[in-house]
Amino acid sequence: MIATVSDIIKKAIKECQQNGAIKTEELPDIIIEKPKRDDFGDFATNIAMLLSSKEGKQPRQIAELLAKEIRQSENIKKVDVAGPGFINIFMGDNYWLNLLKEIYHLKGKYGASDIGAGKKVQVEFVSANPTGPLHIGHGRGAAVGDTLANILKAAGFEVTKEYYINDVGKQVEILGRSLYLRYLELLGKKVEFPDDHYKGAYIKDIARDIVTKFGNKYDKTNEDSLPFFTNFAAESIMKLIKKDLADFGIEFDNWYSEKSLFDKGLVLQTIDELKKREIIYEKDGATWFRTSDFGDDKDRVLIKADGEKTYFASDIAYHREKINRGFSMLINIWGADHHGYEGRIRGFLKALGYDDSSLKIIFIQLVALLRNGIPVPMGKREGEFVTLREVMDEIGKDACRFFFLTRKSDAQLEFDLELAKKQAPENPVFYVQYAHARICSIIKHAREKGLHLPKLVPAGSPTRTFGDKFKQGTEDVNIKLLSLKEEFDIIKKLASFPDIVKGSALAMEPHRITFYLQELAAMFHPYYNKNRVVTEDMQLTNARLYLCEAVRTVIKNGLNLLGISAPEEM
RNA sequence: GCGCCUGUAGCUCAGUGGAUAGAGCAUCAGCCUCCGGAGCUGAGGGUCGGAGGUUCAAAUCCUCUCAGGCGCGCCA
Repeated sequence: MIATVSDIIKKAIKECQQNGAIKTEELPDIIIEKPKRDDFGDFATNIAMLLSSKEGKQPRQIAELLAKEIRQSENIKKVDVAGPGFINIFMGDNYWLNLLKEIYHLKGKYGASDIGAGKKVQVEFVSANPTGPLHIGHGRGAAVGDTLANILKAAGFEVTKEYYINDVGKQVEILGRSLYLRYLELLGKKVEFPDDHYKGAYIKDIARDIVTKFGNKYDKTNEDSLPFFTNFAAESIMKLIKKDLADFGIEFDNWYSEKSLFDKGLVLQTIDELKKREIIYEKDGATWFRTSDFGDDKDRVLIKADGEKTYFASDIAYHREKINRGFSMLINIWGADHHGYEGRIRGFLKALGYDDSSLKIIFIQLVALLRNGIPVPMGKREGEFVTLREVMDEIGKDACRFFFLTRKSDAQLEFDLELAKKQAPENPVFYVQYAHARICSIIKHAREKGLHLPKLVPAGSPTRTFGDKFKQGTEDVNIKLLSLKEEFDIIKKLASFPDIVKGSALAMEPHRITFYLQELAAMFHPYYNKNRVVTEDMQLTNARLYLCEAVRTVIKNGLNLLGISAPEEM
């Protein structure tokens, strides 16, 4: 939409340059905004103000010259010069009405674009350690990552969603030992369960599994069987996590194992590469990477004095792999408590000579669960944390995903479970989904009165096939009967959807879609309440059904991006 | 102490350098012979944490400052 307006303005500038009215050749970026006030037009540009100093003319004077040219373009109702030198553009009615046809034709594709130009992007998210079930914080990262991936796809990027599994290291070993001890316990042995081991009930469940499957086969007093328990535990928990994610509507394209980096020798290879560049040194028996030469606060250990590699060592190998796999943009979604880690990973990329601006890290701030406004206690001990599963079971996947996206990622989120469950307009999920269901109901009602939606199929539409029994085409729907201000306001809102999707993709801010849908629903409900769609006036009814259908399409497309269902009945 | 994030209406939050800063909730006052009242209408409510600066223009950019959260491991 804005692209079209931008073309009109560019054309006007060109005209002015040709006839000598404007001399500047190097033009600033054309910024088009949608003014807050209706009387400032549908679109406004500040280009005249930006050209003012170069041209040596008053902004308003330049604006007048441009306005004169813009008025010559098609579908322009009015062009004003206002304030310090804004050019306010009012589009003609046909411009907006034609948009309804566009939506009708594009259906599920309305909102999509190709600004991503097929660039390969990787979104890595969740990547929770396989040491326990996903908690509510992981859920927020999951919702943001998955939605962002959807939005980027809609904007024409080629997206790979990936989960990095930390399946080696101390934590997984402790996990294996925890399972081993629970297993022995089940077999009636007296064990001492260390305080730093995993105490969650899920470990006992897994131990019970082993007893059922293998009996006392691994009942040894020594620890030879520990690797078995480690693997069994990690695999069992990954299964749980995968199930949680699947039920949350998320499918990853790739599960990348940290262990595989070691197996393929990539960790040592990466360290060798740093060695060759002589940015590695030995100190106190450990091997250090001179990240502080590349913007990090201090140097970091890659190989500990005991010979073990650090997590950082395998992580740089992983990031090197990502780049080698040909992604032109890497998006990492991390919990905010990992932000201290950013410097060293950027340091690594810079050390290898990569442009670290191709790495974008989105930090997800904390989620505070509330119940009727009162905080739900979330201690970290003894599995007191609330799992994603529990919340999903209580309020449903849709509400859960939506609520995670009602704030920008870098703001803390208050998540009220009771509000999320409410079937009332103060619950934003409900409010948006209800708009969709309501439109479906209106269409159904119209059908019962003999007005069929297929009648809305415009003549020549690709959905029409030979033998189509619906003889009437778009000309039967006289959309010019849509004349109310509310109707145009809604159409204009629908018109901005593709720009919202693009902006959301480029800024990597999925919450913009959530806000947009709430705003759209907030325009539709009052319109419905004030104006009857299905009346005795067939022509008007058809036109309004056509508008409703467009609203429905956009709500549905938006909800699809969020991974939330668009119910026809509620 | 250093670094990152946050600070906007009573509360929760939008607001990619633009014109008179917005929404929801809450509060108050209203609306159901009618396509889904599971909804709608209206009102009040603001030193954009504070102080400087940059410019035609700052909630937005820069510096300083105050408050809250998080991080500063040979943990992951």
